[in-house]
Amino acid sequence: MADINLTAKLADLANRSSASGTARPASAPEPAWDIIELLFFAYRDFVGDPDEVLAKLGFGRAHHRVLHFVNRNPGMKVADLLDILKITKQSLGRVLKQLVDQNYVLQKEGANDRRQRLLYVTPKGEALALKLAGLQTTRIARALAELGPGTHDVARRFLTAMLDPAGRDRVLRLIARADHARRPNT
Amino acid sequence: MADINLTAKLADLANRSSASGTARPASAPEPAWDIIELLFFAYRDFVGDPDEVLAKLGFGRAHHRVLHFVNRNPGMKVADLLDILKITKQSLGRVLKQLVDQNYVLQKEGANDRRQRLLYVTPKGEALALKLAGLQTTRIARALAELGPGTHDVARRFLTAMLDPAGRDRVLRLIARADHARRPNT
DNA sequence: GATTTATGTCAGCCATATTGACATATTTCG
DNA sequence: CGAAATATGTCAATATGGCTGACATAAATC
Repeated sequence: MADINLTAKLADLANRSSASGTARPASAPEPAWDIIELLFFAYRDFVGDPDEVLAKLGFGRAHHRVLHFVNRNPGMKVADLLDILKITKQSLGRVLKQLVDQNYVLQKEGANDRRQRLLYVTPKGEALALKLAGLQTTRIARALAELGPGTHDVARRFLTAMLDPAGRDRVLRLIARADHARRPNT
Repeated sequence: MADINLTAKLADLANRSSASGTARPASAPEPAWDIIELLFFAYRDFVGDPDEVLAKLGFGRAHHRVLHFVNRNPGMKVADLLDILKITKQSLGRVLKQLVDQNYVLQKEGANDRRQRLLYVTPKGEALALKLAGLQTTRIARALAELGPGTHDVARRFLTAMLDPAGRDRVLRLIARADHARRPNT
């Protein structure tokens, strides 16, 4: 009940138009303070669960990101990973080396192109990736269960709409392709 | 059209149960890959807009967070800010000092308790805070406009539900109080 | 007057990111 | 074939933004 009241109150506050005399130019719309701050806190909590597990292993978020995308896209090239993460190969280098050295990720020479080092998770790596994804899924499932059925779809469409329109299709294709790729046993 | 098709395809993929033979234990639910990855990319884009502006000023995300919360909660104590950001005072110190030195934030001695250094944005600071919030609001408004009316409320409830239940009321109170605090002219 | 509180600061460490330059192996193209 | 482009890795230096621990100061509180 407390939640519901607070949420309603918040909605009320955010929807009413400003009557103040702040310096905000009349041309600009009222900032969406509620969504801005909720996104900040929600994202922090969202990555907080994995962070705890990772910290015990001596890993950080960088390791999580690498492990996540390699698990989701087995056989991906190093260049693909750099492109997704939008970091430099020097930054990736250290993190990837640790994951390889500790047997979470392995690199195979490309069959066609032997310059490539295709990336795969080991069983150990998959287990960790699934553990971390499980934590986040638990949070998501709880959230979606709190709201009505059909919320999964709305949430997905909201988050999709928040993406840069320019890169949107690329992201959606990445997600869809990863869903495909992992269906057959490798 | 491309978007809609891809979104529908994505929904289809995510909702169908796994038929693969991966190492995921039967007890665990299927990871919500779509929400996990969309949240990652959406959040990145969301903070990407401010990042560009900040970079030109020689600031980073840390400065943004400080400026944002001081703007939203004028007169807040340093201790309050530390508590919201969940960082140490040493980390805050550097960033805050730069904002104060460059006249984005000012500190006033507390009227009751003269040990306190209450934090306020200057007009310059408010202008920047509003500029950054404006960029994010534009993205949010675009997203909400793409989806139907009433989506603002669903998005807010979804993000609220994603918060740690333990700290949820605290976050909602913070947001609601900030909305109040800035109504009257200071 | 002693203790606690609010804040600031010094010193050093760590993780993760950056740029630029260069090395190696391999593929591709003229 | 040989040159150029590509995929990857690595060395060195630098920046940001976190962290811990120790200590200092001023003011409030007991």
